[in-house]
Amino acid sequence: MNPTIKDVAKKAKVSTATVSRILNDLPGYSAKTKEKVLQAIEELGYQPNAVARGLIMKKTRTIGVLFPDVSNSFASEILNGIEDACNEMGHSVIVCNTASNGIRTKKYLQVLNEKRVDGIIYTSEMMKDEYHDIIQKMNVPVMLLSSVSYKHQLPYVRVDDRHAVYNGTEYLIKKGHEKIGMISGPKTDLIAGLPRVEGFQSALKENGLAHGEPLVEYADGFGFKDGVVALPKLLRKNKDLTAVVIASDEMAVGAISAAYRMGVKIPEQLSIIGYDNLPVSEMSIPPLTTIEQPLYEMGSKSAELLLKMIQTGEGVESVIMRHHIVERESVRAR
Amino acid sequence: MNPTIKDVAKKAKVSTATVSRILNDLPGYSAKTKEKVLQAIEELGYQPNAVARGLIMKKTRTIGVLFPDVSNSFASEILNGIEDACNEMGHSVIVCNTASNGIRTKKYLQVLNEKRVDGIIYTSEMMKDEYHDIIQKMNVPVMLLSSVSYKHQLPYVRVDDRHAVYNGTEYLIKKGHEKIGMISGPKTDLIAGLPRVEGFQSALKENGLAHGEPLVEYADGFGFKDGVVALPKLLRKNKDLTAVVIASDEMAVGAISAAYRMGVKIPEQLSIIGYDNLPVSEMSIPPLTTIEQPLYEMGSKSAELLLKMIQTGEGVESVIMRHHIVERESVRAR
DNA sequence: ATGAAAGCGCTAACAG
DNA sequence: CTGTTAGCGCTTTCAT
Repeated sequence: MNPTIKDVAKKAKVSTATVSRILNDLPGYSAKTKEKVLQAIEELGYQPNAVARGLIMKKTRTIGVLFPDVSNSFASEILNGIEDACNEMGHSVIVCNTASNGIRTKKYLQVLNEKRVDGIIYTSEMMKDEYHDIIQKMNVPVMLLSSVSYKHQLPYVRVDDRHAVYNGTEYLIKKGHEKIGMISGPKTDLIAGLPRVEGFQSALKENGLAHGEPLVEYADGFGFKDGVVALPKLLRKNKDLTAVVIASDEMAVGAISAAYRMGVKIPEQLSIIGYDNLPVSEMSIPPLTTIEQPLYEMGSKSAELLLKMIQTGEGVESVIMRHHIVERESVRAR
Repeated sequence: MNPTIKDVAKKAKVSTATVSRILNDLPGYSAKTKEKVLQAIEELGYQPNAVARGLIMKKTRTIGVLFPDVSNSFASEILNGIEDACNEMGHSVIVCNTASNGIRTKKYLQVLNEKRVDGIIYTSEMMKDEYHDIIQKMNVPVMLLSSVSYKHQLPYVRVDDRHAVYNGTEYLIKKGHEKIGMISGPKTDLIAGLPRVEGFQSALKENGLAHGEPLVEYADGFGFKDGVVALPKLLRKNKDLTAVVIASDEMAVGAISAAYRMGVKIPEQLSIIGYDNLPVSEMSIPPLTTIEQPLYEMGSKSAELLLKMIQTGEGVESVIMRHHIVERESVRAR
């Protein structure tokens, strides 16, 4: 059995109130009582019970983080950033894998409420009304990470996807490419889907290049397989492409694989630029030029802001993180 | 403010005890009181306070999981498995990134104790005496995952690394290779280092092949970079290798990259077999043949066992998970 | 500077 | 079947 504050009090021959004061360094005790108490704590190996503390303080120093899928590099880079920031501020993080499943998400939200977490970070997916309602009732701060909510104005941390892809496309154009295609995620994805396509199209348009619908191929997801499947389709519709913008690194690596099998040389015959800058982009052959999202920083930043809201009780401003292009070897000038 | 059990009791005109009984479906109330109470709960949107419950029950339905690094595929596959199993059993998981740092690890252990988690999963690293002492005092069950502890007999889940590499090497031999090298992790790693080298060497020995020390190159870690550095070194020491066993997929992918730059064709000139079966092994060119560790299952299994210990209060047997070889395209018969 | 006591929200005897 | 009551371990007035 863990010793309690009472045990410490008894051993030090003081009241529990005094022990509590010392523990939380509040004023109100002499140097020698402090000495005695510290001694008792030491001898008993006493560690305060955070559960009891949480009950009375109504703060658990714990936050919940929701991911649609914890087992991918994207999520784990973010989690790493969140974890580090929270750790630094003395908070713990409960991870929740929603599997993009509505009922599982709602169940998690309920659990997080029952456990009385101090705040929530909601990542990657659309904030639906029903989730928002639940969180509203929980009355704890929320941060959106790479996520949006149209009806409700929740603070978020993300990059400007539209702008990022605009820049990526522009980069290709500056390298002399004029026939550029794109592999996008699902059309229905309002975060990582549509905005990126818009960025792509407006870059083409503003540079006086072809930008018709056939230039973009919509995949079913953002994974490796999706890229493998999408590249041949895109190339079939557009025989003369010299470069492709791809909405995720995993898809880009898939596209490289597909190209390899088709005997299309990257970057000699086709240039590719990815999106995210995941570890895998460094590992591919050739190493992938990509549009970086600073995932670790996005994680730590959103945790920082969440903790700030928790501590001050006030709202915070959303932040758009800087993206930038990481030049490796999958793009060639022509 | 969240409503409490008292609010529910008042609204339903019963005592809190009755509400509690209904909440925990213990016997002792009529159908109509249940009706009334459920109604009140519904109307108030009442959700029990798990903190208060935890205080009295001395169970938080929360476990802690320690990783040396949460941001790699290895950890995230495992985490995924743990999370799913815990979720299924109504438990939450707090992730802890120890960064292989002793003082951070100890601090985490302290936090987990203060938060009164019900159990701990300790992954990937050696269980040091000092950690063991702390956990001992916490008096909660622990599972080791891909980790060992020699002095202390803690239950673990892992694959038999020695055996797995033995089989992987044997696989190469059966494919006709006779000059086989290995890239290992650090010599000092008692989990993923030494045992794998032993498996490698004994397979060679038992098949009457050369198995001298120069055949193994020890890298500084298990990452991509370590692989790109190690392959050239290994090849310099052993000019006539036709195959290499590599102690992690990330290193193997690094080795493939290095080979590509050196103009060594995989698998035409050199066969490579990796270890882990991470997602990246499917993405490499050529796709990597590798020794699979069932990471997701290892995660869910260890969570299952931990929860069993928590529920029964008794120990469990350790389990060795089945490894197997995933054949892709980085090995060729000769 | 210190202690007594109330109470956070809940469960579990114990009584009826 | 239902209510009363005593805590779980802690913080925090309010006295002294």
